[in-house]
Amino acid sequence: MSVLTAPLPVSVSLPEKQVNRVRLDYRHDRLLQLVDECTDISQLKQIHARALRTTSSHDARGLFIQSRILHAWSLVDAEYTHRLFGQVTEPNVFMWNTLIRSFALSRDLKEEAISVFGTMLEEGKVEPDKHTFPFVLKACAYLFALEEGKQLHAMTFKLGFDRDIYVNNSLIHFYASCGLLKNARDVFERMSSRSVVSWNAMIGALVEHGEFDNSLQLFREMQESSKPDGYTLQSVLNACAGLGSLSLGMWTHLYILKNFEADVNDDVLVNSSLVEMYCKSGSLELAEKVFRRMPRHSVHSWNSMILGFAMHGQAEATMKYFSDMTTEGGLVPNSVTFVGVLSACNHRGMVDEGRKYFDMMIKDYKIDPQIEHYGCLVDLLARAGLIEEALDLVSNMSMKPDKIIWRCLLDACSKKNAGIELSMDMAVQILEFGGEECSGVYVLLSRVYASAQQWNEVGLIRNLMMERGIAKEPGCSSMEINGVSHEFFAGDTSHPQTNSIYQTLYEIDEKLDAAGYLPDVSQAPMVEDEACDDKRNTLRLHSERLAIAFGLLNRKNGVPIRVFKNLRVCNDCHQVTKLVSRLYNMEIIVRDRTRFHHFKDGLCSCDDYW
DNA sequence: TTAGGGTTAG
Repeated sequence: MSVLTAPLPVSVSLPEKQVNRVRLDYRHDRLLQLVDECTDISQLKQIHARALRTTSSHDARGLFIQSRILHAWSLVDAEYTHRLFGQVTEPNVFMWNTLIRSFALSRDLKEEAISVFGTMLEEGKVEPDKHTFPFVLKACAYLFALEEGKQLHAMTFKLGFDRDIYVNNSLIHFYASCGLLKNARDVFERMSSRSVVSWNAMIGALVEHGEFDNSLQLFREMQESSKPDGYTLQSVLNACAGLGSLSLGMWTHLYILKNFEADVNDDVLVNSSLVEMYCKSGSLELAEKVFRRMPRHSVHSWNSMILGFAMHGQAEATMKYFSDMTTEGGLVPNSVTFVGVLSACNHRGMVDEGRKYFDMMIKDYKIDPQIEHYGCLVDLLARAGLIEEALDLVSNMSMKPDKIIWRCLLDACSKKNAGIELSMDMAVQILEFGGEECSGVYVLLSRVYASAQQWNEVGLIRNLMMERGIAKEPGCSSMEINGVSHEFFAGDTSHPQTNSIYQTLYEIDEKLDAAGYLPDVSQAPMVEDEACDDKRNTLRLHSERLAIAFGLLNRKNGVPIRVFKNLRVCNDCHQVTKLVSRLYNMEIIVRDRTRFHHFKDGLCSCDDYW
């Protein structure tokens, strides 16, 4: 039945005057009910038309109904909401808030949310209320509009909303999104009462900024006052994944199983986080177990498996999951799926497959490649020595290359001896971006010169770095033994077992020498003018090697050595780790920021990546 | 009388 033909019953027992009033009220209530129940735009249009005929914005009740209709439109179309708003002579605060929210939630009109708020203040007819702030702050968080957000914060004090829990939660999110973790924490600490969302916003912010230990500490504190929910668990699992700590991750899994009902235990996002945590902590078996036990799968959960296997260089399994997702799962892959598949190809140097999936994504699935997809393919081609083809691809991209892409190219140039001129071009492109990557660029450039035996230039770059105060990022590796994390920096002597570690390092070297190992001194170019043995010493003291020596000291039969390395794996370390896996008959698993490298019997699962 | 806060993976 059409909403316009719904019967309106009439009371016959009341006097004429009263009947009219009752009928009018009834129409209002009926309209409100219809707005609530409205499920599509054509219904909304009919209700709107009826409201225009039967209500007036000059009386409070009419304005109320129009507010609700404006609100209904605000969920559909921000620009149309703006037009409707323009026709209201005296919009109330609810209507202003509705318009601001509509812009804040829109795809690309978020700036309008802030500007409408400005107009609201300028006109001065209506004062913002406690609902206004979360909407504007959301837009500020998205746009990184730091100054505007800070002004809003000041205004909350002036208007007395500084104790409102919603406003404060929005402020935490806003500050964290702008990178001001300290301000976010200040807001959080000053809150007199907190909801589960407050805790989640703060824990999530810490995880987002890589402060995994602190986020877990806050999670512990949270349990004294609030019951965690699915959002909390996702953040906590992300923190475990970030730390790469399998024992902590397993503890969290057990905690979830023991403390939550099916609504959380069967939640597809919580389970996807579990899958990701297990993949990132090195246990693909447990990840698969969780995945198989999930009551239902989404594109997200399939992607977690695809990305997880890709991360481990298990390209065949990645592709099997890709194919099962479409057949068994009946789902359509999205752009993230293809990041997974392409990065598996990249990890294993599968050039033809990489090209095939890239084309499939565009032609069969009509997905426009994003910078990440180009990044995978460019890296794959460049590492395979197809630098011309990689450059062609870059020049045909619909967007400007980012510094990650230039960095991949420079990396490949430095390994494939692609020529000093070309490498310099790349370096200039990266340095134009500025930021933290600079030290890496200088190091790569010095490697280019080192492999060309141009030691003078290597020295010049080193001096340039010193003049410009650019410090080489220190390498750092960590390793977990019996649930305790041990951290090593390059040349570190602070570990309590340092003596034994160094003794083991020299034992390893003896074995390496006997096996004919030749150190790749171009990987230690910053000591180019010192004796060759010092270069070798620099290589020997790389954090990955310290961690592996420590792992060998504490090894257990049948248990692989697991190293978590923060920086890119150095090529010399890669060769050494391979040899150590053969000489000591040990399986070694090294995780860097984005990938796992499995070493066994002198081979690495992703040798083609190098 | 209306409504508001925290996430989507790479």
